Amino acid sequence: MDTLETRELRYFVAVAEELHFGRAAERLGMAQPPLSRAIQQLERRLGVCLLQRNRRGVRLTGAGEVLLHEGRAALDATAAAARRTRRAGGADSPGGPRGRLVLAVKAAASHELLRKLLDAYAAEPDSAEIEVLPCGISEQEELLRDGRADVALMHTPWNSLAGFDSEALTTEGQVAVLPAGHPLAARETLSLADVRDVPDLPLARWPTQGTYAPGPGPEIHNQTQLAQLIALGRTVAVVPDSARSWLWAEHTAVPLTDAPPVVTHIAWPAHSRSLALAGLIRTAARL
Amino acid sequence: MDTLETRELRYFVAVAEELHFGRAAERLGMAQPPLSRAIQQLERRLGVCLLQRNRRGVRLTGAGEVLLHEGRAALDATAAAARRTRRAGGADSPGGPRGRLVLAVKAAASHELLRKLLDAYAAEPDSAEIEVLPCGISEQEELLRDGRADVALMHTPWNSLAGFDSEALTTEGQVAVLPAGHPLAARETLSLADVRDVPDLPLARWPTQGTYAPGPGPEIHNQTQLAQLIALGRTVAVVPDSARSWLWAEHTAVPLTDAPPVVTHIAWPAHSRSLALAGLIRTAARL
DNA sequence: GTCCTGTCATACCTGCCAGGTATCACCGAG
DNA sequence: CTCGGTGATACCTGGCAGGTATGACAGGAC
Repeated sequence: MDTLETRELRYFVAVAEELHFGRAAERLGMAQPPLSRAIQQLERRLGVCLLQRNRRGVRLTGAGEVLLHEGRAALDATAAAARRTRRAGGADSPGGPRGRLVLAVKAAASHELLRKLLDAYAAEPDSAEIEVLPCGISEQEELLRDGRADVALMHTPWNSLAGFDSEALTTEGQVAVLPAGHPLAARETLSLADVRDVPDLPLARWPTQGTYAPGPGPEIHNQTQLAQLIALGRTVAVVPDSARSWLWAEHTAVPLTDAPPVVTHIAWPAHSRSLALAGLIRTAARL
Repeated sequence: MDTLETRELRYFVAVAEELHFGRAAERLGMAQPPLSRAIQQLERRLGVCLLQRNRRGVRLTGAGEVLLHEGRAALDATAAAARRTRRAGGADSPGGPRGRLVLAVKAAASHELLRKLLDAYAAEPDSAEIEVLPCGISEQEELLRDGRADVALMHTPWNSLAGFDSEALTTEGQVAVLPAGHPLAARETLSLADVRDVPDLPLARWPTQGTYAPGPGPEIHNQTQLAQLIALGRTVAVVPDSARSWLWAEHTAVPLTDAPPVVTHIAWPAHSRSLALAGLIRTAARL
């Protein structure tokens, strides 16, 4: 009947993630019995069975899956409220810091665009201070959701824009990056099929949502590593056009005819109302 | 440092909405002093001044505005978690009710489409039960956010799809609905300028977000009322093509050449993961 | 079968804090 | 000046969150 408390959600999410009361309690910094009791109370209040306590471990019920998902979203929203409020604090003092904005960008992506955006925005009449927060591409959405960032430069098709407002800024093609001496490097253009089926050059794999797709290619952790592996003739990678800026002399980029185009968007939490953010978006749209 | 509690958010939102501790306390069913103290604690914990207590009333600071906005979103997300979990409860019992879905539709909009959608979905192999929740167009987004609904049929440009996933279903033009005898009713087509400037027929006004735009036309509360006023020759309205289904004999619909097209979307909370919902969306996309 | 181990639930206690009542301090209107 | 209306303070109390100790129960090893 009454509303869920943040504490209850935190407890349930911990248990649902660990699937183990003892470990969850440890993670929460508390003893196991009160945690068990809190979850029981939660189930009673919701009138729903959340966990299947088998003799030997715990499993989520359907309702539990729902609460895990929705509860995470609610906790994110709550954390975002706290963080954004703190960040806005003190913005009243006349002459004080105008609300700072945190911009999440995938490290080293959209170099040029980012530089132009920051310069253009700084030149605006009353621009806020922008803090650039470099992060992995899969973190951006989380940062925006839980309030650690206010706005992000995202790249479809890798990022999902679901749940955010966004505006498309630029579109670019993709290129295959090959070792300079490789036979394919002499071609004018390539197709995805061409680079997927090179026996001596397995396609590099990078993590999506923290896990690597199966495949023969090496697992890539960062750009420098990728650059080196390509230069050594051990792999080939498909990257957006703008990545040419960080290529080495031993690399050759060949345009791909059938790779999906990469669109850079500026994205922000839906219904964000902030003058500073609106100004940044306006500036970006004019680039 | 630590996380905001739902209770604190509820208290703050009440005070921020009422701008009056006494009334807020009454609304919350509690006494005023503990409420004052709770807000003070909240400010201390966040390290931020949220309210400007003038002698004689209360005003929001910038940080307070942020917390009001973000706090409402967090409370909505929390309420949604509770509601959707309750709704999913019992879905485990084999043969029990497969997760019910609540579909929010503007009353009387998209008749035909809705009927086709419900029929087609019911014919699917393992379809869930769909509860149709008729509501005003401005309520739909709120219902989706706070979990009272799982999916909605929305109409741009009236609804905002920001924050939701969505898929476009149909596009239609708009028509002007005039009293049958009116001179303009004889025309083949009209432009928006034509209907806006008819001296004897001021354009009907309906509420957007609960308030009426200023203007000479009558304020409309429901469709029947609108139909009657048009039939009486007192007003003219611009409505989507599909609204022809509820017109009277005394009405004439004339296509508008320059009205923005109305797109019907099926929309749902971003990142919703539910088999029943996925099935409904798939069915809708095939129509 | 009999341990032992790992798990979650129960019983019971305690200290903190949310919330209540009574009252104060302050200011503007008359 | 007094009065009404506001939010803040002082102080008390009951409920509940959380801790400790222990139980119930199921597997696995043998």
